[in-house]
Amino acid sequence: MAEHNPQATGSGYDPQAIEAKWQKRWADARVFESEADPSRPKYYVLEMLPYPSGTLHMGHMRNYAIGDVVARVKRMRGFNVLHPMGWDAFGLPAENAAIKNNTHPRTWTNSNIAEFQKVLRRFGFSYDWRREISTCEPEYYRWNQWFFLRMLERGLAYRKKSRVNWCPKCATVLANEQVINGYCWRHEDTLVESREIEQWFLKTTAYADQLLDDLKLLEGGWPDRVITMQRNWIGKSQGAKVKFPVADVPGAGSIEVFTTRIDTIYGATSLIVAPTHPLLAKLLESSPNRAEADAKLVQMRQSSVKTEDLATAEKEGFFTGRHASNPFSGEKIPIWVGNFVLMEYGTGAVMCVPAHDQRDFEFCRKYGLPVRVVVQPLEGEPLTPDKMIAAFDEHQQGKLVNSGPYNGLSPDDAIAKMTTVAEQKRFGSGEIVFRLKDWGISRQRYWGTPIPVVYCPKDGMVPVPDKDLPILLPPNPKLTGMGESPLAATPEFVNTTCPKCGGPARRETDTMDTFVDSSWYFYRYCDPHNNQAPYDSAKVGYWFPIDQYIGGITHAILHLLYSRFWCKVMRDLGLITHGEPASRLFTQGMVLKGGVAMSKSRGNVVDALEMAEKFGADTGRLYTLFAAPPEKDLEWSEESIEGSWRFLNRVFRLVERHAQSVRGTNRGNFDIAKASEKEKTLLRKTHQTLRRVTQDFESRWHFNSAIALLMELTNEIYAQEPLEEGMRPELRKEVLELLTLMLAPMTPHLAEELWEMFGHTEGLWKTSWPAFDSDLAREEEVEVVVQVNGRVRGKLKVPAGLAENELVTRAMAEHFVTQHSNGKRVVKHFFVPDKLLNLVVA
RNA sequence: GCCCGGGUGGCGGAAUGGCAGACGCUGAGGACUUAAAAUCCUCCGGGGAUUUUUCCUCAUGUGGGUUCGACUCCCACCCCGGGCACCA
Repeated sequence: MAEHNPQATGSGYDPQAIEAKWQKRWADARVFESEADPSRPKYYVLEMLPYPSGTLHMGHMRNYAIGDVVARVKRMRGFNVLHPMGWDAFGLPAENAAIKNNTHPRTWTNSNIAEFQKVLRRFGFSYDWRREISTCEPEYYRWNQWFFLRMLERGLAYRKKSRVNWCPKCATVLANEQVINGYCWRHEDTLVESREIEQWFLKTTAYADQLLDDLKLLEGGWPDRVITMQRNWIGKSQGAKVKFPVADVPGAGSIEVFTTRIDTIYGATSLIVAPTHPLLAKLLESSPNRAEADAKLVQMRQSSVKTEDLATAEKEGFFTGRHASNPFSGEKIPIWVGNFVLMEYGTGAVMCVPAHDQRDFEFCRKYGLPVRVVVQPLEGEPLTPDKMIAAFDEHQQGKLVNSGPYNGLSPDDAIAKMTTVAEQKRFGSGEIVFRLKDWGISRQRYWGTPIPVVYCPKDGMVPVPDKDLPILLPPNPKLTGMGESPLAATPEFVNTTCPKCGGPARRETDTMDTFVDSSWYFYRYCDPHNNQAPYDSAKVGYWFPIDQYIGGITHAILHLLYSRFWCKVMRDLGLITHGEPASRLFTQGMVLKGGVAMSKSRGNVVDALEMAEKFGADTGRLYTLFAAPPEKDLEWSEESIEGSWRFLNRVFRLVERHAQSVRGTNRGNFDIAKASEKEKTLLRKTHQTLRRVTQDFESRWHFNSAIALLMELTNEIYAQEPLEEGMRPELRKEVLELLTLMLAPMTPHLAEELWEMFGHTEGLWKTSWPAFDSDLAREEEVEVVVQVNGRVRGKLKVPAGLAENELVTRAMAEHFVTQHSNGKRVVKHFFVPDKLLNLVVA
């Protein structure tokens, strides 16, 4: 089809007119506005708020179409539904666009918001627009500042000099979660550098245990893979920290290692520290290997910047010339530097047990260090130093050898006993180590929330008092995109007075990571215009937790971890009582074109507004729901969308043809006993469809198969045309109205229009989801599949509910059975009522 | 390397241990039309037999297994996608 022309379908279906008409009516009747009402059951359904950039494409649209189906179904089922929308409006693209076009980030952002809003309204999504929020507005970000101050009071926000991830293109710091394989999450081609800067952190690690433990509460409600990803990210390891005194440098103290296998400590044949270990300078001072060591260190530190191939990199190391003593055995073992030991994890030093760890083994083999077996399996061949072991998972079945007083113990017993001994003798302790690190939130950019502290020469760092919030962004910043925060170059912002002493002071010039904005935005929807508090706890108490959260898998860690953290902090502040923000999470698939996700930079976006103009919003919605199950990726096809368009036209023509003749009758007012064959056929099909569509909407979210069922029903109605012959108007109405109601959550505008055509003066939005009638859905005659030895050999039309033995008798008389049983006897049979009979012959 | 997903016609996909390929797209043929569009009808996994009609057979990544019966459950392997990754 070269050029699409809606008028050419020969039907009166005009989506542009219909959709505008109903959008206005919904708005006038305030259909989607809802208020907290404890007398009614609530349902909070939410799609992740978009970053308003570029065009709103069909990828966005699919996300919102899914949420809108859920919102509309729940409304039809009597829930008080909260379904809001807003804008994740701070962020770098706005600032970069402003620099490029010499405008203000606000200008760019607000015009994008206006565009996005126009498109979302064009699609008729059932949002309560009164609750719209934009995170770049002071009414919103003042509460980011407020929360920050509360965290500061509790020691959950702190400042420290630290080595950070720095993206040269963003010209700012990135959180660990924003570094993907050593590259910036926004610039896939840009390696992240390492810099040392004073930074603000939020203490996510204070909640590491809760963030991990509470994942259990989400099981069943959140996708397993998201839970797994978070669990891995938090990365809890139970083990012990053990101090190895440095033997040959007086005053050097000891080196602490972290291990999960303290039971193998007698097998440690060396101690390996990270190239950036703080004690290294002291060890190498006056070391015989000094010059050689320094050269290697420089080399090692340089190459360790490239984290992307760390995992596959060759193990490198060198001997420091120093030794440490094993606190259990007193044995002197050499101290090495190894490139595979990470300063960021554990203590930055490991004991090297080559017999029971793959990495240690590789390292020792390369450098000729000895291998000593200290755990032997209970059964089978004993291990020898020549044989690679690393039998980590089997340590439960082993017993200790070469381990002094601990010989013969099981590894588990040894871990318990040795940890106790280490604690008693004060050279070690049982420890839990997390991979999760604190959340670095400082960003050296303009378009974000100013961090509300000032620095006073006299009083040091002073928090801004609540009454002075919000700290507003200066209206006319100098944006360069380079170096220091633009706020630092804005004197009217920087120069202030100390809240404590009144003397001159400087403001903090960093802004907050935009993930702060999205960490609690869904609470603000409950009470979006509150200027006394972030929100009213009673309102949040009614709506929360979110019943259904919907968004992309890309946020499995970043946003979804931060917002879980924020929720727990707010609970500890006494603002809320729940511990998890969303009880159910759905991660929808992406919309692809040419096999890759739509994005402006790739130039493969399908503009949602263009689709609406071409086919109408309802066709666009229907297609994204029909083309694939919602959790799977969907390859966009311009050809396939025509099928959805054709289907809606078929439905429209059908109702157009019959609406007039069924007006004035009441659906449901009929006597099925007196029904004709045609009536029974269609009523049965309709109620069977209703039963399955209801299931698909309620539990399985198989919108694609629900639509297929509605297509089948429509095809069946067409097959029974002309309906007027042998079908009473009230039954025609029943069939057509149920079809309309089932379509309503997905193609709401068309459904309203059809509803009106039936003669209803009240909007469909006031109608409940229909209940299916199991009596009507029941078949009178069924087709039973007959198998012989598990192979289909024929079918029998029999009355529904026919008794098992009767069916067997009938089947055995059939030619197709005798032919395939070859005179053998039926020794057994299996029967599924009204469905299947399997005769086993032998 | 480890952990999740997934693999079904030309394509998107359906089938919650019971007829594999629903529904849609594409394609082919036909009806209507001066013509086109739209609409409507028929056909559309492979092989074979019968060439009206129907029947047989193979087929859901590969190989095994459980079962009366497996796309579905179990084991092993291959491939694709995603996540994590010298995490001590």
